[in-house]
Amino acid sequence: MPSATRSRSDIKREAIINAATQAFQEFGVNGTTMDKLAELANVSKRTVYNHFSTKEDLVMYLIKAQWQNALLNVNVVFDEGSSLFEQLEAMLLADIEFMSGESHLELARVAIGHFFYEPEKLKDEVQQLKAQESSLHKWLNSAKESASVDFENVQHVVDEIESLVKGQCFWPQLFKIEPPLSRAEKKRIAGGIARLILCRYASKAL
Amino acid sequence: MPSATRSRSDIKREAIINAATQAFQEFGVNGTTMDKLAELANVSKRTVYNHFSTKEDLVMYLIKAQWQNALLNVNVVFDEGSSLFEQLEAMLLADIEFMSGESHLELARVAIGHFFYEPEKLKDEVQQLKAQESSLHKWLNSAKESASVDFENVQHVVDEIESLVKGQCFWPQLFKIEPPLSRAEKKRIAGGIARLILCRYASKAL
DNA sequence: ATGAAAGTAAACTCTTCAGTGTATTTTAGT
DNA sequence: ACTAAAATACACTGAAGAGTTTACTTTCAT
Repeated sequence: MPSATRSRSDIKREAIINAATQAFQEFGVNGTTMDKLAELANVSKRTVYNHFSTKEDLVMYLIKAQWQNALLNVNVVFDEGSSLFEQLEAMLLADIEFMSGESHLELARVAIGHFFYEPEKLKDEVQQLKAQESSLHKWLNSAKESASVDFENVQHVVDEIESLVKGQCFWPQLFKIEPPLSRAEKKRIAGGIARLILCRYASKAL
Repeated sequence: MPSATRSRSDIKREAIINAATQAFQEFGVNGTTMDKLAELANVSKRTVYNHFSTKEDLVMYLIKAQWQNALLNVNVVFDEGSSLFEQLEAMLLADIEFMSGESHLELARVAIGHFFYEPEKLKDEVQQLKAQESSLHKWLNSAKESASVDFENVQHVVDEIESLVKGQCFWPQLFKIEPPLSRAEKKRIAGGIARLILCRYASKAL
């Protein structure tokens, strides 16, 4: 980022975006007035409107921008060499790291808060997150082809795994019902899920 | 319900409650004005305010009332006689039936929509749902005592089970991302979870 | 140094909505 | 029929908040 080329306009814009990101997370979109936002950004209200012509524009911009940021993602491949357990555990840990990361949680909060009563739009946005799942998909299929695991329907296994991850690392944190996870808890959960899944689906006992 | 003893006032009150329940689910609390609500209930706005002195009162009344209704609940006990799998599957099915029931989903939608940016209050409300989990708790502990299953930490097992249930039978339906579950799907999911859990924790193979 | 692009302050419009006041009518028990 | 409780219609208040207007100032590239 060539900070030398950042005009005053760019600086103001960034201040708006930062303030909006924080405020929307903390108070929600409806709980953040444009006046408050301008004040938080140390910018005049008019300037906010010069950059984003409506509040809705600003909200959508933030959501899209954060998706982009979130979707630079891992793509693991099945490796006959190393142990099933280690591979699965590592993938799960990466998934957990992503799902329970503050930036992902914040994004999810804004998106869910904004789309809660517009399930159609929410549905569209959620499709984009499925990228994460497809790498699990591929790995499970490869593992099945090499006869390391066995199951009838990949999608069901993926659903089970994603439920286990989200139920312990996403939903409770999203609603701030549980505190952020420590590194150790994440590892315990990843290991627990890997064992659970492999006990059930691995061809040979662990 | 002795309909003979229902005064006009009671009828109006009920109409308000029904309309509010529906409208809050469909449009959210913020998306439902008191004028709209009065119209939907075929009642004057003033009458709404005669029964509930503020909008907040009405919202809280509905949420509490629905909790009451939801909490008439099963309490299974561990039975050395019948098979572990059958017992667990039956409990899970009951849990799923409850979690994915329309009335529970609707309640959850209103509560989450209302408390989304007030995590403290949400936390309090959510405690009440834990009653459901404690029967699982008890069952697992009894099963452990009789040496049928083994695990280190009950809470972790309960978390895993609840994640599996909610991830497949609650969250997707809550956000209307997935359609309601058929009876057959519920059974498949209950069976799937029971197998997964017992493969991992049962002392003897299934 | 100058002028165009951007920012600023503050008052203003317009709409929405929670909640009230009031005068009138409906209902049901006696 | 009489009365009291409840419902109604509807006009009103007051607050909040999105977006605009205007007159003025700052910044910075040439």
